[in-house]
Amino acid sequence: MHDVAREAGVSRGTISRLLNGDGYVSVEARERIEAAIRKVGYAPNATARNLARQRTNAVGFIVHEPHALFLEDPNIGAIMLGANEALSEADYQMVCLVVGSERDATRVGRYLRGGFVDGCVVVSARANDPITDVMKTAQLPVAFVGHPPDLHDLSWVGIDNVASAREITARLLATGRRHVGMIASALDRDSGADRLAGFSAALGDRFDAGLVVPVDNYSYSEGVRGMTELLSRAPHVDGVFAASDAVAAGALEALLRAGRRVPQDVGVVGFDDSAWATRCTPPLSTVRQPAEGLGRAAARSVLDQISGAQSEPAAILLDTPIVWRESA
Amino acid sequence: MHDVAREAGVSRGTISRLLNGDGYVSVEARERIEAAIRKVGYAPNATARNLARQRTNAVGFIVHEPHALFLEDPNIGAIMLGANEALSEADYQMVCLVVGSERDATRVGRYLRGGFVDGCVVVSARANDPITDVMKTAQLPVAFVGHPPDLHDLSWVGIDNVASAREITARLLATGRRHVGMIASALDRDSGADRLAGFSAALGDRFDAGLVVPVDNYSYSEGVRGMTELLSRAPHVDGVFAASDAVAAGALEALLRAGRRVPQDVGVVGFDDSAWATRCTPPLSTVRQPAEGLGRAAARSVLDQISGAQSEPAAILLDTPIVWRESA
DNA sequence: TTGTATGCGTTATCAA
DNA sequence: TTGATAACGCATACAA
Repeated sequence: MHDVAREAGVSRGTISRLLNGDGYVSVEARERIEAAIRKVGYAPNATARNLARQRTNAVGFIVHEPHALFLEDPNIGAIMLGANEALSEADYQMVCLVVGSERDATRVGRYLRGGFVDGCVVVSARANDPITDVMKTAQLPVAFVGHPPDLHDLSWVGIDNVASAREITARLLATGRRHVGMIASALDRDSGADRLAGFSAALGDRFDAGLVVPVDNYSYSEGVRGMTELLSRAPHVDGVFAASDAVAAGALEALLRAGRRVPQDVGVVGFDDSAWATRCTPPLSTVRQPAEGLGRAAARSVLDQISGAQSEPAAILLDTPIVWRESA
Repeated sequence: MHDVAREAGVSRGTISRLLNGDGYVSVEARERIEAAIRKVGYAPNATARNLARQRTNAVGFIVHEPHALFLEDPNIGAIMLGANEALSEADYQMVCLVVGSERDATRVGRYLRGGFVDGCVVVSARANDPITDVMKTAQLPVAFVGHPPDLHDLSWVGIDNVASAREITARLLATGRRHVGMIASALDRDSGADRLAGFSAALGDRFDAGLVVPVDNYSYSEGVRGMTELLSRAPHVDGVFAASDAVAAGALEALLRAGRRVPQDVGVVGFDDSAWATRCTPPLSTVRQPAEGLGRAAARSVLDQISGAQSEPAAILLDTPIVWRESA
């Protein structure tokens, strides 16, 4: 910048004003500066600018997932793109930080506390998450996607897992199924626990805990395993609610192997309306989860907190329409 | 930090030395400082530290993809996790920046030029990519994953797409196929163009350009479309090389719909050995792409450039074993 | 409209 | 082993 100032014959203050669009720069000064910038190949230093302004114009996107899950879960990418869209429109930079180890967690914590970003979106936090702790103490504008059990007084966006699970289970029952099971997962998080609660609520008296098979994660292979287990526990099962489309796809495979026809012998419903849903044979009846919308909403909430437009923590629930296809 | 200094009765210099592990801090000073830090709730400011040290201890991970593709491509996530692993071990923060629009590109360019990161890994750059331009002029340590056609004098890691495509095509031919087609994609990038070249090389005289169907991207739905097109062009086709597993999975679906048996009537091979490969029925014979390894190698290259251990641009090729399953 | 001076929160150099 | 003090590169209040 020094070089530019000398080259253009103006003070550094004037350059700064031009670059920040403060107005109050004469046309000739502007032209000389712009020429000088090109000549010198000047690029403003983001770090210095951030330090001086006491803000970065960047928002973190924290994804805390064990490796396999991050790759497996189609929602995370969509949430991220939604967030990036909203931030980009406001000219904020999304910086995505992935936490895959203890070491990552402490390093990311340092960065967040250190004014590296002006706020952040957190996906897939769980109970007692160190990152949640950081957010609580750091006073950083933040919005969670989904809410870990121990989240209080912080904004979050999500869906009504209980209601949507109950609703799709009810639809499944309405097709005349008598013995309906569930392949459940992530019971330590709201998504998992609430879907089970909704399932149970829909069944009422008919709920049989023996027909609920918990699996390790929302994956295809766990779906195969879960359905196989369910079939061995209850060969007469004629309906299944899988906790995600990937799991449902796995269940379909297991049913095929076992010689059951879908939906004639067994009705299957999933959750997410991810790409899985239409790839399966038959295509899945499922709950549409508005992943991009969640990302956008979370990002907007953070931006509103930064600008002061939102001062109180808020919970935002997005709609989850049911998409009925051929698997039930 | 000022508060901590007052509280502990030492100078800020001493605190800095303690925090940076420079040694030369007495035990009592250390204890007083640590107590003061806890009491005040002090967290070092990353921005100021970066400015003073003239480096950030962060490496960018730039992904430049149209939205759909980012979600569709299973490799990107794996590459990212591999890079994060290597960076984390070296105590570097990976900051992932996604470029989804013109606006994103210029903003990210500014950040990169502005000393926001010490180096960066770039995935899926294409010809005339503005980000590639930034890297060229910014003198930033960088490693590309794959090499766009106009890449010179910059480090990259990748695989030998020509050789691996030729090899798997040869294996396919060895099963006795006579009319072998290809569903190709991304012909404007090395991955796409080279795979086509390898395919052509394996066929030699028998290569028939009419049996090559280009599709828009590496997706399942494009696979369905491509295979349908290929069948209509050449009903007698008995072998297909799909440019990715997702495409191969789509091809399988199209073949099923058309009443062809795989591998009896038509042999199908893919590329990537992604999760698709084992989910399909039948499971795919394919080329294993070491995605995590690519990410790790790229990150290491960047770290070596930062530390000065690597001064000349280098190209690193990773092995791509063939995984033979049941689809051919 | 422009220049000057001070501050942003660290690190690093140099004496002490 | 420690404490002053000068960078780091920019923004900004104030004076001109």
